[in-house]
Amino acid sequence: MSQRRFTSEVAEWVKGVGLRPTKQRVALARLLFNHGHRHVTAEQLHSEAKAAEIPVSLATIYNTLNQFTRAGLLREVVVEPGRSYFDTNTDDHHHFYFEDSGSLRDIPGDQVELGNLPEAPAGTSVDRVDVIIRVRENQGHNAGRTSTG
Amino acid sequence: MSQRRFTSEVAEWVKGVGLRPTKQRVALARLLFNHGHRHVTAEQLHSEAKAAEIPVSLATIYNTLNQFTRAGLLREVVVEPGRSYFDTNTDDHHHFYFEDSGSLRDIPGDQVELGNLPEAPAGTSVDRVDVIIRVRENQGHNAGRTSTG
DNA sequence: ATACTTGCAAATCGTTTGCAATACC
DNA sequence: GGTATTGCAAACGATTTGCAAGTAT
Repeated sequence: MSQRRFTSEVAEWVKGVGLRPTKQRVALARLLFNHGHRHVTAEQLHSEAKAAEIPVSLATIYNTLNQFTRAGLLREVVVEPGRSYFDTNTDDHHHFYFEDSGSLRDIPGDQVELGNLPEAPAGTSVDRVDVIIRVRENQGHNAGRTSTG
Repeated sequence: MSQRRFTSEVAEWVKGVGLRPTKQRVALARLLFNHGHRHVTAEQLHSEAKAAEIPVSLATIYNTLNQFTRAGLLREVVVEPGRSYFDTNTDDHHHFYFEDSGSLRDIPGDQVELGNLPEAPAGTSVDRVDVIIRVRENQGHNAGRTSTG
């Protein structure tokens, strides 16, 4: 997951997952993957693209994000009805969700011990395990609690 | 969380959380809470209500589900963009999510060991921790895997 | 040249809301 | 009677889709 600075490099990469390296796909890939790990919504990426003078429609943003997700380049994280993020980190990891701001923060996979998980129901296999720790700003005192109690 | 079979009992219960025990609220409460723990969508509940000859609009279903959730009678679980369930089990517990059928199954809280959780970021407190184990039917062989690997 | 992509606008889905009519206390 | 609630339909935000025009191989 090192950064791919050059357009040609990104183009190869996109091609590598079976997608035509079109102008918008390559441009979006650069926006997404050249700035470290990110959590973006479709709207956010659209704004960024506009700011970066990349002509791309919102529909194409959605299509591209979905294609990238199917290709394994992104992972979708749903936190609330009507709020879903695309995470450029596809490694095994989890999330803090800040209920006040609506933002996400990665938690490295090894920082959560998931011991003793129940077996997948008969006839099924585990696709992935999502852990979302929902936190909110404590207006009063009692800072730094760590467990749900 | 024992079952409340009688309308008057349910009415008291609804009143107890600060909501007027109207005909539709009480009827919906009975549908929701008299059949063991359930995971329902608004649409599902609406269909059930119609089937049960309970005249209630979809808008009221949504309002009621949200009020019940705020009152702590229900817990909302978002599994995919555009698919959220209301869970009548508000105890500390987790979920299997069947990606093929789109359905949920409870996992008792004590069946998941969440060891060593990272501290809540400074200035925040943990509201709750959601664990969703996403499983899918294995079309091939390799039945009964248990971990993501 | 041909198949894949894009962009637009319309369509769709799930959900919320304004407001007049109605039900509860 | 007065306030909370309902229902309808319209509004809404997020996402998808049909189709004509454009682009990559």
